[in-house]
Formats: sequence, structure tokens, C-alpha cells
Amino acid sequence: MPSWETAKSQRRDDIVAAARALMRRSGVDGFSMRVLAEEAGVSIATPYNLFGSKQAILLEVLAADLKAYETALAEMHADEIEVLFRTVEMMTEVFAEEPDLYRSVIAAVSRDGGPEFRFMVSGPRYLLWKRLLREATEAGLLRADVDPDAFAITVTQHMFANVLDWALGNLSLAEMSGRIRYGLALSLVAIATPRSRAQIESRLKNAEILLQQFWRAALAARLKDGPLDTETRAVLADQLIHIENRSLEESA
Amino acid sequence: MPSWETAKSQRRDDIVAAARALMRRSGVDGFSMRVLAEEAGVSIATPYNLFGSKQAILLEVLAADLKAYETALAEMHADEIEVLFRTVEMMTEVFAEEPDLYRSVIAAVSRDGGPEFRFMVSGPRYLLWKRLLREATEAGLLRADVDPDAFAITVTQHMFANVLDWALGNLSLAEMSGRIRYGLALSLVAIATPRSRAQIESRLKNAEILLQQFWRAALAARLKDGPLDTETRAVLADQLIHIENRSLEESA
DNA sequence: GTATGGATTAAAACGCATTTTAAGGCGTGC
DNA sequence: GCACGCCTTAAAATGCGTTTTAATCCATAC
Repeated sequence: MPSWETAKSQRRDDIVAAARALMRRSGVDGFSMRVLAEEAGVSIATPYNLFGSKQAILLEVLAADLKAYETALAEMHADEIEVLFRTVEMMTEVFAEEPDLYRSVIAAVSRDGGPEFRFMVSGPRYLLWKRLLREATEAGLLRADVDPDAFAITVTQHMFANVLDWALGNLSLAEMSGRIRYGLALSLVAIATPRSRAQIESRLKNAEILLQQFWRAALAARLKDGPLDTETRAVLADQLIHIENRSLEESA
Repeated sequence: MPSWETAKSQRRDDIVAAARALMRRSGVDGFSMRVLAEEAGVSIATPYNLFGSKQAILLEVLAADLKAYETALAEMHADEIEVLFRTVEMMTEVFAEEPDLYRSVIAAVSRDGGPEFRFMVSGPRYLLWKRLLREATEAGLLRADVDPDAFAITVTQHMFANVLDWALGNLSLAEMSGRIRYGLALSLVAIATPRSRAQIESRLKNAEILLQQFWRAALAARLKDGPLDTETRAVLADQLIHIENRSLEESA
């Protein structure tokens, strides 16, 4: 490797490090290429020479963390069904450690991160889920007559959509986690075997109760404090009434 | 209504019409506020006075079509389970009529359409699905012990995620439709009653076969023509091998 | 007929991502 | 020791969404 190459990769690292620090400190709005260049001690043209675009830099920031996550997943041991839910919980824990950083990076990268981003995030995840599902199937815990590709894609996409909703500020981290686990459990119920059905149904019920708690709290708060347009109010009130009825039924 | 108000709403209509025409003609990239203003015969400041932002204008473009879709849905009659799938098919048909327009608008609006967009699209859809699911439940075709909110949100989000994937160019319209129907059928299997199980399982199988056909064609094509990075190749090859094995098994 | 007030306008400006230009720095090979 | 390549740099420029300014239009109210 010629010597300027090492200087170049050093600069690359500096820029990615500066990007991570800046993202953590200033969030998605305080992050501009001009500030980043200044922060990294290079000219504005350099990041473009080395990475090509802003999104490429943010992808690089994400990539390191994704790798750490992958290795953590690889070391995990649990029952073939539990491992699926543990995967979701681990992701939630990773996000919980530095929520601002992850939210900013994921939101920024998804804004127009294009297909590469989608693929970088979904690809490995999809392979992972496919493996996990195959193992559960071999253990006799899931029906064998289901296409693992179709199922893994569905589950992966559901996760991804919820993560995005969280990153864009539409969901708390806890509700994101609850929704993902609910959707996962729901899909798994569809392909459960007699041996696993009770376990998965119980997971589904737990996630359902968790979500209901969130909604009850959130909706009551929103109905209290704001003037809302009528359509919004209708949706919220509908949810609220439903949930309150259900609470009454349950306590009766 | 004072006379300048009518002139104002006339201008609003002109701008929305120009936005729709421009979007249809030039797509998401050729659409800039300066071009739009020129096209509509107003100054650049006027759209901002009347709508506030670019995304608000695009939301307006979408809103009209959404309303037409809603009314078409309201007139639909079918078996309580079939109606769920018909809803997806109707959406697909709407998109198929003017794919460029819808792709552009949805992609543009989702780029940073913010929460209002999410809500405008998801809100009515969520209410619709909740109603449809309630009717199916009352007809004894779905289990009654499932939270309709949680279920409707899950289904709605799954639809939305796939529509977005289509709008961003990651999916053909037909595959989008197939994926949505697969995910819908999968979720419904989980809450099917004995009366509806066979019908839904058959839907699931159909969607599965459709998706497999897409993948077989698409993956073979991609493996042929491009240099791919190793990770991508691994994902694709894995899918391809799986599907080809399955084809062999089936033909055997 | 004239003043009032809301709306549109042209024009300039801001900050942004990105690209292009010419100039300079510096390790490597001769 | 000198020239060649590669890379960084400063600086300016492009086009974007958006905002601000002051000027101007024009239907209504007196």
C-alpha cells in the first residue's frame, strides 16, 4: 500500500469519526457537510473525494455499528423461538444506548439513502432471519411447508418499517419494540406447530397488552391537550373508546 | 366569500393542477418550486403564501386521488374475507393507471413529508381496515379475541411499507401487490377460524407462488448481467439456490 | 373618486448539497 | 535532486427549498 493510501484511509476514519461525533452532538439538523469538514479538519471537497456524498458517509457510520450487532447476535444462545424475540430485544437495547445517534443516522440515511442503504440494512438481516427460521423449522417448532424467503422478507420488512417509524419520531422506542414483537408473533402464529403454538400465542398476548397500555396513555394525553382536526380526533377517539371499553370489560 | 378569496382558491387549484401535470411529465427530479411557479403562471413566492411548503402542495395532489379511492372502496361488495384482498387489488389498479405520477408523488412526499403525511395516508386506511376486520369477525370468519387496533395497525403498516418500496423503485407494482397480499394472508391465517382457514391458506399459497415466480426471474437476471459485491451475491445466490431447489422438488 | 387592506410580485438573500476549477503539497521513482 | 502522480485545497459556481423586502395591484368601503 503506497504511503498516501494510508494517509487517505486515515482521513476517511477521521471523517467518519467526526461524523459520528457531530451526529451525536448536534443531531440530524445540525449536521451539514460544511460543519463536518471543519470538524474533521479537512476542506469541504475532501469528503466528496473520499466518499462521494453525504449519505455514503452516514452509511459508513451505521456500518460499524451494524457489524458489532451482527457479532453479538452470532454469540446468542436460546430456544429456537425465543431467539427470534431476543434478536428484536437486542436491537432495541443497541438503540437504547445511544438513541439520538441512531435516530439521527437512520433518519438521515433513509431520507434519500437510496437502494444501497435498504440493501445494506435489509440484506444481512434477511439472511439472519432466514437462518433463524430454518433452525426453528428443523426443530419442529414451525411448519415446514412455508417458503422461508417469503416469510423472512415479510418479517424483515415489518421490522424495518417500525425502526423507520421510530427514527422519524412517530414511535417511542418501547412501542417500536412492542409493535415489532407483535407483528413477529402474529406471523409466527400463522406457521406455528402444535408444539410451539402456546408459547407464541402467549408472546402475542403479551405484546398486545403492552401496546394497549401505550395507546391508552398516549391517546388520553393527546385528546387532553390539543386542538385537533376532526379527522384526527375521530381516529384517536375511536382508538380510545375501543381501548377503554376493553379495559372496562377486563376489569368487570 | 370576498371576491379575492375566490381568486385565491382559483390560484390554489391552478397550482395543484400544475403540480400534478409537472409531476406526471417530469417525475420527481424535474419537479422544483421554481419550475412549478413558472408552470402555474405565478411567482415563486405565491405557492409559499398559499400552501406553506413544497410537501404541502404534494400532499394536496395526493389528497384528491385518495378521496376518489375511498369512495370507490365504499361501494365495494364481497365476502368479508375477499373484500380485504379486493382492497389491495383496487389500490394496485389505481397505481397502475398512472404509475409515474403516483410513484413520483409518493416518493417525494415520503422523502420528508413528515408525520402529517404518514397520518393522512395511514389514518383513513387504518380506520377502513379496522372496520373491515370487525365485519369479518362478526361474520365469524376471524377470531374474536384479537385486538382490532393492533391487528389493523400491523396490516396497515405492512401495506404502507410495501407501497413505499414500490414508489422508491425497489419493487415492481406486481411484486408489491403480491407481497402485500402475502403478508395480509399470513396475518389472517394467525387469526382465522375453522370456517375461513382453508380460504385464507389458499390465498397465502397463491401469493407465495406468485412471489417465487418473480424472484426466480429477477434473480436469474441479476446474477447474469452484473458484477456484484460479494455480500449482495451471497444474498441473491442464496435466494436463487433455494428457489431452484424448490422448483426441482416440485417438478419431481 | 379615493383611500384601505389583502394578495401577488420581483428581487435578493440564506443555507444547503454538490461539482468544478486551478493551484499547491508531498511521497515515490529515477 | 528533480520531476511525476496522486491528493488535498481554496474558491467560485449551480440549483435547490425557503424567507424577506418593498413595491404594486385591485376589489371593496366610504
